[in-house]
Amino acid sequence: MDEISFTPRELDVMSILWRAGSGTVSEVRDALGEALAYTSVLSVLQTLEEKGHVRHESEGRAYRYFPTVEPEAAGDSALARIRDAIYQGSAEMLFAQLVSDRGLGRPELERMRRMLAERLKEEES
Amino acid sequence: MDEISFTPRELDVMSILWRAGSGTVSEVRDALGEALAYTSVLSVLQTLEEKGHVRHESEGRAYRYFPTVEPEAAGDSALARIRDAIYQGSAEMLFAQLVSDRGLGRPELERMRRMLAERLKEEES
DNA sequence: TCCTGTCAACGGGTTCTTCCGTAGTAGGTG
DNA sequence: CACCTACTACGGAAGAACCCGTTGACAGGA
Repeated sequence: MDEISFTPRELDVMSILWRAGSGTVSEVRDALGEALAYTSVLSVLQTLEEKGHVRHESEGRAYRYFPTVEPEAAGDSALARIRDAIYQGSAEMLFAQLVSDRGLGRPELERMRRMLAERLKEEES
Repeated sequence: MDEISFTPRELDVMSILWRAGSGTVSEVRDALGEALAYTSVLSVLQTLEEKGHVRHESEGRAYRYFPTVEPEAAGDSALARIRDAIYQGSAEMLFAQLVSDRGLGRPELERMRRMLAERLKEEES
């Protein structure tokens, strides 16, 4: 249990790195919704590196940053926190909320059903 | 879209209020895992009240605090943030992660399947 | 009456977060 | 060389979050 957590701004940046695989300061800055100063983005990246969530390599004169944390690990931590704090520890209740989303269409729901079936079959062992 | 969000400590406190329905400062303090000073807990509650997430009524000499936000609403906001930032907007990927949890037993998984089936039937309309 | 215990209000210290300006470095160009 | 540009390092301001001590109000008991 590594207790992964990010501040809102850090999450914005990590999200971009996960999506793209890596990024220079400028790339992250461009991908960011809000217009931040170059040095602001750099600061966030440096903080993330200090905390061990990203690393960098030199690329020409610039640094290229890579996430060192898998999104799945971050997701696990985040979901566990939500499950415990908001759904009183019940994955089922969280699940119910997820499934009740009106925005979900039939195809997604079908695929979810398939995943669940796979998982249940696997449970046999 | 009300953009509900809590700091970690605020979430601890809200969690207790949701669980119990309401609470005085002392009750929340006792229910809290960590040992905080009375006034620390009071501060959190006052901040939450300022932000409109709880309200209070007098009970004897003390205040009793009630959540004014439903956990479902907070859950929606939190799940949407995770979905967008960590799972690139895909509810399915989030779902896959949820289902892959080794801690889930057959009974939970069965109930999830039932919920999903209900939801799918409902989708017919 | 006086003391003790419980309570909310207030203020303040410390750290974290967010954002950016400035300074310094190094490469390329005229 | 002088100059411009793209980059990182550093420091710091402003505000949020976190935690608590002190104060004053009030009730109940000795």
